[in-house]
Amino acid sequence: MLNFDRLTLDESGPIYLQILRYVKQGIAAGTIENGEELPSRRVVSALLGVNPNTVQKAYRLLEEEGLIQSHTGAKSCVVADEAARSRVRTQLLGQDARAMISAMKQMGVTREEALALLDTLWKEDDQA
Amino acid sequence: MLNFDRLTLDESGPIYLQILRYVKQGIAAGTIENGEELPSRRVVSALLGVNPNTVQKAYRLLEEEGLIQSHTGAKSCVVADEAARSRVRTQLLGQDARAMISAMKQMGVTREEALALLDTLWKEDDQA
DNA sequence: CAAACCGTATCACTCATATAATACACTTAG
DNA sequence: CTAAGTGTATTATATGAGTGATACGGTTTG
Repeated sequence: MLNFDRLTLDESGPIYLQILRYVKQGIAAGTIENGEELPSRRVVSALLGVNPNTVQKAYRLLEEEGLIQSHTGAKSCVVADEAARSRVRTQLLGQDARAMISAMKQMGVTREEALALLDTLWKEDDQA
Repeated sequence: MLNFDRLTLDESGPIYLQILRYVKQGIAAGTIENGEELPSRRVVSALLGVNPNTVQKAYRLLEEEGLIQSHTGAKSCVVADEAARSRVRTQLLGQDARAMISAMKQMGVTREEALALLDTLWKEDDQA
């Protein structure tokens, strides 16, 4: 069953989007098996200390993207085949990277500086 | 006088934060001179098609960070010395980069893959 | 079967964001 | 000097995000 222990909420944006992103990252990373069950809305809401409606909103969006399936009364489960997995991975990777590239270019950062900065911060993060 | 022509609003977050970031990026890039005047709240609001109060909120936050100065009746102006410029630059660069690194690591991306991806997307962006 | 759990839905409330319409005092330009 | 422009402030309204409480029907499990 999918695990939410590694999800820590912050103030970067709506909670339901953070939950949505967490599940997507799990799918993209391959740590979530196809057909794997998700913990119920109530369980997740209690674990994260948020309202069940907020979790429901994230789950509903996941279902609208075709990444999970829900049946009234039974637990929801993931339905992410290899194509969906690849699609989500590309979507998430490009999303952040393009935002960062846009910001860097606007600040006059060169490609070489950007690569060096990413390399430095990546290694710093490894040690932390 | 500071120019807002290159600021295009999107749905990524609050408008006042997008204005705040635009000015900060200008300061970090060095395209904004020390002592340079800012267009009035009313002018910017008309240009962007938003409410004057929204622009005022961004300007107020900039003043609280010590990046601009305002005097009743006269235009506000930038007061960003080299130290402030460096501080803002580091703040903005680290902000986006660390978010991307965190997301990538959670998806099982290696440092080499990350550097290659950034290099590829950067060049793609150059052509677009 | 029956209790517990689950997905789903609704209503009311708070808070932040953004808009709209003014108003007042000060500075600057004609 | 006068008028236009500016910073600042207030009040009201609308919307989305999030919470809280509750309810109903279907599924799972003991």
